[in-house]
Amino acid sequence: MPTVESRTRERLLKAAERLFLDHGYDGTSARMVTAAARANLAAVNYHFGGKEGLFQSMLARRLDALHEERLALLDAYQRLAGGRALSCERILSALFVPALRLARDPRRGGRDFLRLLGRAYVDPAPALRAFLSERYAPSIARFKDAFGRALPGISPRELTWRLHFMMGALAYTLAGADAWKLIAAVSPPNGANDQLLLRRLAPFLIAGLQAPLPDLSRDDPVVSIGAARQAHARATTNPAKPARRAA
Amino acid sequence: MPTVESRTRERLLKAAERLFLDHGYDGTSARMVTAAARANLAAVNYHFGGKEGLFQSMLARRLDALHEERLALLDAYQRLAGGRALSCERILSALFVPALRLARDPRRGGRDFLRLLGRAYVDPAPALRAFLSERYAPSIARFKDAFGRALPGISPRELTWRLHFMMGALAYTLAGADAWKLIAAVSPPNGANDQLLLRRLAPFLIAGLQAPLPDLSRDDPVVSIGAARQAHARATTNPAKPARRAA
DNA sequence: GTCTATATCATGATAGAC
DNA sequence: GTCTATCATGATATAGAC
Repeated sequence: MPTVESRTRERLLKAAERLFLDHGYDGTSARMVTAAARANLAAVNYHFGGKEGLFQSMLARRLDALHEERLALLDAYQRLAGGRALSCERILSALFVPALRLARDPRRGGRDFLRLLGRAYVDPAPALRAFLSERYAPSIARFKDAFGRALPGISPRELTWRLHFMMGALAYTLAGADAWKLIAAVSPPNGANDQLLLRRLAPFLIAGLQAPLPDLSRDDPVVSIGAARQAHARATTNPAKPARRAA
Repeated sequence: MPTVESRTRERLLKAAERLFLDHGYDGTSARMVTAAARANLAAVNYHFGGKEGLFQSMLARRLDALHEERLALLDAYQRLAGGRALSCERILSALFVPALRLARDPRRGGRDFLRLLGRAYVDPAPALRAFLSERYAPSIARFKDAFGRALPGISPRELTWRLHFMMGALAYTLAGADAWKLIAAVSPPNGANDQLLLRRLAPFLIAGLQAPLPDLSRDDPVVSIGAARQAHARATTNPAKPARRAA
C-alpha cells in the first residue's frame, strides 16, 4: 500500500469493471467510465495511457490473481496425489474454487467477477483476445496437461477440442445475462448462488470430457446431411397421398 | 425475385455479414459496411432505416431460414418416430444438419455462417439480445420440449441449465476465432470441415446432457471452498519442515 | 495527481439534388 | 434508388493551469 496511490485509479478500475462487463469493450466509452467513477475524463489517459490500457489493467488485476490461485491449488492437489493423475473433479475444483473465492470477496471482484471472466473469453475485440492468449497461455497449458493425464484415453487432439467445448460452456454460462436471470429467479439476487451454478455445470462437463470418442471411420447420422434429407423425404411423402400422375 | 430489387441492398447485407462477424455490433460502423459494399453511406438508412435495422435484417435472413429448416427436420423425425421420444442424437441432428447445409451453400451464408451463428448468441449488444430472444423463442421451446422427452430423468429446471451449457459450448465453438484456427491447422482452409467439428462436439454434448444429476443434498468437493483450503494447507505444511519455534 | 479546456476525428443520421 | 453535402453528437486523446 503506497503512500498516496490515488483513489481515483481505484474508482476507475471499479467502474470499468461494471461497464465493460455490461457493454463489452467497444460498447463502453471512456466517458462512461469516468462519469461512473466521478473522475475526470483525462484521468483515464493519465493513469492507464488510454482506454485499452484501462481495460487490460482492469482485467489483469482480476485474472492474474485468479490464475495464481488456480495454479497454487492445482499444485497442492498434485502434491497430495503424489505421482498419480488427478481426477477430473479435482482439476475442475482447482478451476472453480478460486473463481468462487474471488466472487465472494467484494474487494477482489465480487459478484460481477464471474460475469467478467466469462465475458473476457467471448469478447471479439482483438486487443483483448491477443492479451489473454499470450498472458495466460502457460496457466492454460498446465491445466491441459493435468486433464491429459486424467483422461489417458483421449488423444491430445481430441482433448484440445474437448477443453475448448468446456471453455465455451463455462464462459457462455458465466457471461450470459440469461444465465443470471435464471439464477435470480431461483435464488435471492444477492444470494450469490454461483456455487450452485458451478455444481450443476461440473457433472455436465465431466461427462462431456469422458464421453466415448466419435468413431470417425464410419458415417455419423448426427451430421449426415444425406440421412437427414432421406428422413425428411420419407416423413413427408409417406403419410401424404401418392404422387399425382401427369402434369 | 422482384423487378428491380436493388442489388445494393444485397451487397450491403453481404458486407454486413462479414464485418459484424469480425468486429461485433459495436465494433462495426455503418461506414465500414458501405465502404466494403461499395455503396453510399445513405443507403443503409434508405434500405434498413439505420444500422440496427441492417443488423437485424442481416441476421434474420439467415436465422429465419435456419430455424425453419430445423423445425421441419424435427417434425420429420418426430413423425417417423410415431409417438415415441426422439433420441438426443436425432434432436442434435435436427439442430446440426440444417446449420451444415446453410454453411455449405455460399448463397445462404456459406463458410462464415456458422461463425455468425455463434457470434449472435454471444454478442452483448442489447438490441441483438432482445431481437433474438423474442424472435426465436418458439423454435427454442420446441427443441427444449423434445430434449425433455428424450431425457425423462432430468427435471425441467435441470434441463434448462443443461441446454444452456450446451448452447454455450456450441456458440463459443462456432464463434471463436480460436476454434477456426484449430480447424485450419487440421484441414484445408476451404475444406469446410465444420462437419468434423460438430461430429466431435456431438458426443461431448450428449454425454453432458445425460450426465448423472448432481446430488444437491450433500457437499460437493468440486465447489467446496473449505475442502480446497484444507487440501492446500495440508499440501503446503506436510512436505515442509516443521514450524520454527519463537519469533 | 487532478482538473478545464480543447484538438481532432469518427460516428449515425438526414436533407435535398438528380 | 442513389448520390453529395452536412449536421449534431460523441469518441479518444492532449496541452497546460493548478
